[in-house]
Amino acid sequence: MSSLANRIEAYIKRLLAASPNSTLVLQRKELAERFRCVPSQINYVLSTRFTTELGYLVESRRGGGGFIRIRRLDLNRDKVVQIMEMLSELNSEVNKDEALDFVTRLMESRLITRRENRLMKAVLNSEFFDDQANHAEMLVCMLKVLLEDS
Amino acid sequence: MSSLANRIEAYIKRLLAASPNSTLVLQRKELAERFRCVPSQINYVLSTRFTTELGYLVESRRGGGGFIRIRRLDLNRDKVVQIMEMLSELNSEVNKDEALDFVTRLMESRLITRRENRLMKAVLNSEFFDDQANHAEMLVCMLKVLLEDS
DNA sequence: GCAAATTTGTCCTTTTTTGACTATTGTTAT
DNA sequence: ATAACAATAGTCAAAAAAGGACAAATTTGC
Repeated sequence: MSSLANRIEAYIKRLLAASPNSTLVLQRKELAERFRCVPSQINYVLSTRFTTELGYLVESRRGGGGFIRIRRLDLNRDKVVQIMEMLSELNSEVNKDEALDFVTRLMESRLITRRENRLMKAVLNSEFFDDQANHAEMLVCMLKVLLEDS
Repeated sequence: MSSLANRIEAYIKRLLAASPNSTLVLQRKELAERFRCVPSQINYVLSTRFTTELGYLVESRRGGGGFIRIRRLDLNRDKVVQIMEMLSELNSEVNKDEALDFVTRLMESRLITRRENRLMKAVLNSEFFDDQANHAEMLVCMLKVLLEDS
């Protein structure tokens, strides 16, 4: 028995597929009314089926005229594969030097520009990260942006 | 969807883009009539979307023949250098929102790309800076990299 | 039967819209 | 010149219109 969440998921995917630019803008309230459910059900569906990991980008805005924008990231397959492979290599503990080397490799693979390379390194080198040593997290944060690029 | 405020914003930006000197003079009442809204809605749009932080200058005059003049101030490299110098001096005076607005300006003035814009915002938005709150320093750090480039 | 997934409800935050009241400037009649 | 009046724009706060977070309740799949 197809659950409500499944049906909402299917509905959104159908609309996305029909959208020329893989982007969909809708209203939570409206969608909830269509499926006769509470609005927070929509959040549940979005947070379980339209995550970044699954290749979706969800943005929203509150207030009058508020909306939810869902984008399917039609990524250049090769790029995704490359970055994923590179990522999975160093997903555990990454220190600063490894993070910097990784950025260099991204540039050498032409996945980022020279400017982006320098920008990322400047961030990683900044004093903020010297003690905290959360270079890996910052790196992933920046990589997500690159993955979002259609 | 697109709220009234968004539509008014878009309308003004369209007129601004079409204006040779990036300046626009209009009347609040007239604009309100065009969009069939209360005049103060115009003030709302101006104060949320055409702020100094976002690079706009708004002047006005009341009374008969009153008007509102909106000017877009484009950034160039020299100005950014100046701003950076100011920034690095008055470090703690810049909060996150101001930093984000500035990045938006950089992009609209074509000094950085869309990707760089997103990258920088991701960094500024990252949880690392939430408590430390030295957004200005990070911003300057990133700007230096971008400006030393040709 | 239990754990995971789903569904619902409640309270909260953000953004927009509206309206009443105020302030300023230009125009006109005296 | 001045007083009234008309024509603008500004301020501010309340109400309305979204969406978010999170946890309790319920259902489903092993």
